[in-house]
Amino acid sequence: MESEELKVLENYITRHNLKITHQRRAVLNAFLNSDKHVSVEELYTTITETEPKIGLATVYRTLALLTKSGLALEMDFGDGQKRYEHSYMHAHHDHMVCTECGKIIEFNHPLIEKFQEEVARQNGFTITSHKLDLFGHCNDCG
Amino acid sequence: MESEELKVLENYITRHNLKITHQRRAVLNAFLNSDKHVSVEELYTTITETEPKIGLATVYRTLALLTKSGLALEMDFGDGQKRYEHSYMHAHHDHMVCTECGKIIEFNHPLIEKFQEEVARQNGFTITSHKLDLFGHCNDCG
DNA sequence: GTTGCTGCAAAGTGTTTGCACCCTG
DNA sequence: CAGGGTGCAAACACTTTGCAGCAAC
Repeated sequence: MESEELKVLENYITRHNLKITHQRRAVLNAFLNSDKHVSVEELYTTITETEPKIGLATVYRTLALLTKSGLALEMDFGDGQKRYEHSYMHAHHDHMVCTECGKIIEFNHPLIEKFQEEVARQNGFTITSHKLDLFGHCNDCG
Repeated sequence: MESEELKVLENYITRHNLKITHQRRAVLNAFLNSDKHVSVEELYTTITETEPKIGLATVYRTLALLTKSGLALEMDFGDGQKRYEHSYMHAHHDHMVCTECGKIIEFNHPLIEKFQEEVARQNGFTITSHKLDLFGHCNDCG
């Protein structure tokens, strides 16, 4: 069975005269089955279990491709590495990052977004994107 | 005349059995006279004008020291390098980053902070810090 | 004169790129 | 069978670290 996401990727690929390869499918699958907010290294480790010969560079290159095709979103939580989250059919949201266990809770608060717009307007600023991360402790970490 | 900030640094330094050096004063001064949100490279370039022999590593080490002593705050706007902003006697604020010209506007919206607390509480999450960046275009860049 | 500090160069990260060979379409 | 894709290793950009000599206390 072909996933929606694979169709999106295939569509992007054919539109750009690129090719679907074994490795690209493997990265896509690993990405779709991963937790949200995977790092490249985590993904690479997972993929090598089924695709031992794959190169790290291919994983980087494919993640860039997934980002361009609209399936993934590049994230930076300030921990020195890129993380990717699913973006196909996922609405924008912000993050609470537990600094103890690393858990990430997603949230969206319409009023926060509204006041962002307001304060931007007051400063003659036009928002194209934003990023709100709360750091602290989750339920389990007290 | 001795600045408030130099006293803060001296206080930290003597409490930790460290030493005040020529280079540390130079970095502190350059930092205090810099725009907010300076990168290490920018600071290094400025400092070499008056202190040509200083090493980049010393600038890194001194900025770490300023951060520990409470004078500087490490920032990451996702552009691949650390930036530092003044933190002594400066209240918390968030940032609007112009993706055209790089200008950074600081702001604070009490209601945004309030709703952050609210949504955190709803998720059993305790906030220790947060980071809100708006990306877009400033007045001058349309 | 101790002990911490510096400059330098080397090592470390995470990521990107050049290239010869390989595989998809 | 043409052109893009891959693995590998080297190159990168930024940051950190090891060390012998130097300077602050």
